[in-house]
Formats: sequence, structure tokens, C-alpha cells
Amino acid sequence: MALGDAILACLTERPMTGYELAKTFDSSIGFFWKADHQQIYRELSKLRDRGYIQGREVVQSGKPNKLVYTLTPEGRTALRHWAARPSTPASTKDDLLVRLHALDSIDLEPLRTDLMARLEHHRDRHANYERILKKRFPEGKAEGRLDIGNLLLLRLGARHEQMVADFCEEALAALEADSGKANVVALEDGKRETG
Amino acid sequence: MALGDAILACLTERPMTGYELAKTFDSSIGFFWKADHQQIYRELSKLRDRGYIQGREVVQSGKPNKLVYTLTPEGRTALRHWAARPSTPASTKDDLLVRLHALDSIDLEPLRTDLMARLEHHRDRHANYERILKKRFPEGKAEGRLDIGNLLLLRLGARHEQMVADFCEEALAALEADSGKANVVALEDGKRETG
DNA sequence: GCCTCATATGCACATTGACGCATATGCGCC
DNA sequence: GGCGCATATGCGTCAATGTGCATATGAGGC
Repeated sequence: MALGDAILACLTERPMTGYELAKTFDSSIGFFWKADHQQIYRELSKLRDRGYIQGREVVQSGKPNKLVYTLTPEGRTALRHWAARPSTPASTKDDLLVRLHALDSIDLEPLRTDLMARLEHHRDRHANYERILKKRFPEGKAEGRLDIGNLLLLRLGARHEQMVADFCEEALAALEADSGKANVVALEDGKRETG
Repeated sequence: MALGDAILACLTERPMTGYELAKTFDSSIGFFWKADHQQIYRELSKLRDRGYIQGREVVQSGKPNKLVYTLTPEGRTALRHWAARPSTPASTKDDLLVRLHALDSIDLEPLRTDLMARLEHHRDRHANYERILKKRFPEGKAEGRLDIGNLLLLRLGARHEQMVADFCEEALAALEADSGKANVVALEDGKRETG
């Protein structure tokens, strides 16, 4: 029940509706945990059945009524218990990497296209992290536990995206060198200019 | 069918049994794609049904007979077609990060323990990558496409583990500072000594 | 003789996840 | 007046994944 716990974690911040959670999972926490709205609504029902959250219907005009979910004391306890268990290291599962593992058996052109798309993707995400960092922590200082966690997470995210983007650049360069030259390439370790 | 394609990718190297594949998924390709033997056997059946691989029984004495699987031309084509499709960016899904997101609602002690365990875990993996890198690519040079891919992957893996290990150290330091001082902490960006 | 380990393969069940589809409404655009 | 869009919630289905269990055998330790 990992998604459920992620939802509980989100609700510690403030009560939210399924719709708001879905948007949250599309931005902040969603940077390291993807879930679409269907999944979230289903999980919310389960959590409610278990008494971890309670929903309060808010009548609206012009829009469908919404269900605002709040953590119950039981939910807080459940979250704390979950958080006290050792975490599972989590594997990457990136099919781009699988492709690189079989590099001599696949077509290079689509791979290049893919690498370029991914490069852009990770650069965008990196820029996004940096933007949020500057906005939320302009001085790089965190006050209070919640902020410490979020600052650490944002930094990790930023670095990760930077690293993967660099990787894409290197991979593209290596492929370029390989197809350009006589199928033999020297990949120099270390120092690159990351423009 | 991502696991299936990962298996096909593995079989481009050499024919293997399910048992060998399971071990491979516990080391090389398994660094970025986890799968246990049950999953692999199940997937092998599917791939065989689709004609992507064919099994050849090898009679053994002292051990159960084994089924050595080989890629068929259809399998190679399928792999190439799969590899020509754009890859999916893949989300992290690490529950440790979810915990940090709800840092003020959880117990610190188990989190610290967990962070220390993770630090060790990622350091081990990093050392492992470096070991393989030194062994397979002592001069940091790759010859041929297959090697280029694997060198890139090993470097990415090494850097990733290094980064996550650093992150664990930082997180531990930040928590230390927080619980030690008056609940206010300044996290300095950048330069740290990484042992 | 019994236990565990390594080899070797596989089924059954439950959970999780991805994807499409359904419903309801007010707002603004053309 | 119809169309798409944002808001707001949810079902159904199937693929993918995780966990536990089952089977078979020889080698080596106690």
C-alpha cells in the first residue's frame, strides 16, 4: 500500500480533494511518484474504508460538489507506522537503459531521436526544480522539519535531472563518435563542459 | 511488455536459461530493472508462445534438465521495433522520498536508521559499479557499440549511486542539525567533502 | 538418515498499475 | 446552439508485478 501512504503523506500538509491530490501528484510529490486521478480516487475509497481519512462534502454551485479528505488520528498513526518500516531501495526501470544494454541490436536513428527528446525532458524538469527552489528557498535555508525535507527533495530532484540530462548528452556524443568514426571510440572520463 | 523486451535484450548477448537470466537480472541489467525468477519464467513462456524465442532442452545429470532460450529472427525484429518506439521517462517511486515529504509527521529515529542503511546500500552499489568499470573498461575506452552502451550504463549507475549516497549523508546531517539545534537549520548549498 | 544449499522450473493468488470510458455542470468561444 | 475546457468523481478491464508455495535432485555437512 505505497500509493496510499503517499496520499496520507500529502494530506499531512492540508486537507485536499481527490482532484487536488491528482494535481499534487502531477507536480510536487509527483516528481518522484506518478499516479493518475483514477488511481487516486480508488485509493481514497480504500483509505476511507479503513478509517485513515474522512471525507467532508462541500456543496458548490457551478461545479460538482467536492469531497475534502482529512487525515484521521488513525491515519496519522498508520502513516507513522509505515514510515517506521525500512524503505525498499526501489529500482529504476527505465526502458531507455535497457535499449542501451542491447545497443548493437537496435536501430540508431530512433534511439538518437529518443535521447534528444529525453534530454529536453530532463532539462525542462531540471529548470522546473531550480525555479521552485529559487521561489521557495531563495537563500537555500530551511526552517522547520517540513521545509528541510522538501528542500532536500528538491535538491535531489534537481541533481538527478541534471545528471540524467548530462547522461543523454554523453550518450548522444558517444553514438555520434561511433557512427562517424571507424566503429571505435574513446570515451574520456570526467571533465565535460555542461553548457 | 517491458520485462519481455528486457529479456530479449539480454538474450542478444548469448542464449540463456531462465535460471541464468534470473541471475543476470540480479546483477548487470538488474541494476536498473528488477525481476525475480518467477516473473522471468512467466515472461519466457509468453515470449516462446509469441515465437520470439525458442527453447532447447539440455539434458543434465545431477541437476534438473535445463531449457536454453535463443532469440529467433522474429524476436530480434520485435526487439528492434520496441526499441524504435519512444521511451517512457519512468518515475522514481521511492518511499524514502515520500517519507521526507512528510518529515514533520513521522518519527525521526527509524528514519535515521533507514537513511544509514540506505547510505550503506548505495555505497556498496557504487563500489560494485566502480569495480566492474575497472575490470571491464580499465582504460575507460569502449570498442564497438555494445561496449559503448554498457560503459555508458555503468557510468550512469555509478554516478547515480554516488549521488543518492551523498543525498543520504546530507539528509542525515540536516536531521542531526535540526534535532540538535533550535529547530532551525541552514543547509549550505554545494561544496561538501565526499570521503 | 536428515538438513540445507545450489540448480532448475513453474503455478496460484493478490495487489498494483495503466488505460479507456462514463457522468455532471458552468463558462467562454465561435 | 454546439464545442471544448476546467472542475469533480468514479467504474471496469486487463496487463504487470509481487509473494508465497510446489517440485525435483545431487552434493556436502552433522
